[in-house]
Amino acid sequence: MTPIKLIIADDHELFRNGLNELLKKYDDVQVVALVEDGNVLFQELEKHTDVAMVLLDITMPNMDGFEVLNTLKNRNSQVKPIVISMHDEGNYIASCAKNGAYSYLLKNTDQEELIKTIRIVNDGKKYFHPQIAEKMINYMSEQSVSENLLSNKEKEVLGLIAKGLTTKEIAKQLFVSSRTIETHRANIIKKLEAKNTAELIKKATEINLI
Amino acid sequence: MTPIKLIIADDHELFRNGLNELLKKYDDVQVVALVEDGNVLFQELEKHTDVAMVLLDITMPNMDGFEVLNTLKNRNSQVKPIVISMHDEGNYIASCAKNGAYSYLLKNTDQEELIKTIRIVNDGKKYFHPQIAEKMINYMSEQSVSENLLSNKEKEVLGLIAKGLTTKEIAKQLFVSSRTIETHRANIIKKLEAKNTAELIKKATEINLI
DNA sequence: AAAAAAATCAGTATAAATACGGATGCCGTT
DNA sequence: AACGGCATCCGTATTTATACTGATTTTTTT
Repeated sequence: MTPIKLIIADDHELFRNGLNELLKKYDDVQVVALVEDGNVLFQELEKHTDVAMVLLDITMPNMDGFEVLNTLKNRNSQVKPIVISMHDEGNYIASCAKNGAYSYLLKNTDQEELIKTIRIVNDGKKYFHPQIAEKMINYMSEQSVSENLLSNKEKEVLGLIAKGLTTKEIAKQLFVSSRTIETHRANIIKKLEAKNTAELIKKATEINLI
Repeated sequence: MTPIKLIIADDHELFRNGLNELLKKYDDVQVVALVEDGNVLFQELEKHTDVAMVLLDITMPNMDGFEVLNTLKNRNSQVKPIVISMHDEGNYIASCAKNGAYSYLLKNTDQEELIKTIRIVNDGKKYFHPQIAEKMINYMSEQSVSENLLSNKEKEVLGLIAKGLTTKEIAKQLFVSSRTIETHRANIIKKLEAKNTAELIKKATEINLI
């Protein structure tokens, strides 16, 4: 059986080397390179075309983890990224998941969990620990501030705007004047501090209003 | 210790009753009502103010599970919804998570898993089985079709539109004529099959282009 | 080398959105 | 009874966006 080839990307040398030593214990895993940022990572990836995955830190100089995830995704790379981060905020986790991370581990994870994750990911499956998934889902369903920001009518109008209806069409559908809808729209834009409808829709989706 | 009070909402009577019988075995769980749709659910919730959670089916007549989730969220209800569905599509799972579901179970889940989930949720924690979380994350990170749909320039322009910049502002920033940006915008809208910018931004965020 | 796609620019006309300024009646809270 | 938030409506003017029909050049793909 050929070992799982991987690269460790982290700007902290001690952590990088420690992880490397730690993984030597496992015969089915082979670390082919240790790199300190995203740029060097992609250089190494060109040399080693058979790398299966990357253990990826988020906070790195030059080219950070998020950029690496994005680049891998855009290049349609077969390399599977496992994020190893010290941040356990839903924000970070959701972004990584969205950008193609196969797993998200905290730096205080024990090695059993790490090797388990590596093996699962090597089978092409994504694996997020229930506690990590919980944090992400909590973040996704957050609506705290936005909860009572908009009135019910405003929420309704916002939904129709996002559907691509024009002011006139919305007015017709809600049996009110176009003026009313225009005012609603203006108020919604003001409340979400957007410049125009485009930004409004973006902000609204960000805080789960749509 | 007071038992965990819950309501079962499912339009299939057999399933409803079966679940009820099944839960009788557990002393710490008490089913206070069986309902066939969302409307009846809310009637029952008014009668029983001490209900801790709802086992909720998605596909129901009159008022379906998604609407129930939304309504609970909008009312800031303390009732914790656990979705029990037969659909294991990431689409469904992500929507439920986003709308405040505390868990998502498949109808073929074994009872060990069910009672475990009920107890976890009763402690106020959300719990998504790794396999369910995996499906959701796969969906979230999906970009297959959209991957090469837009050119790089178009992606760039789209990003600036979403930021709230007008055509003129974008043109200035990219050192091209307003005409160019107008064309780009029109092409992007066409490619994403949107009616206008508002819907464009919504669709673009849905498929992770922004 | 030929074909396809991407990026650039244009005219003309209409439709829609935004920015100002107002206004009224309703409803719930203080 | 007074107040603020909400939903409703209006005028005027300007700015933006959209629809339609084009075009050229460069780059990429076949």
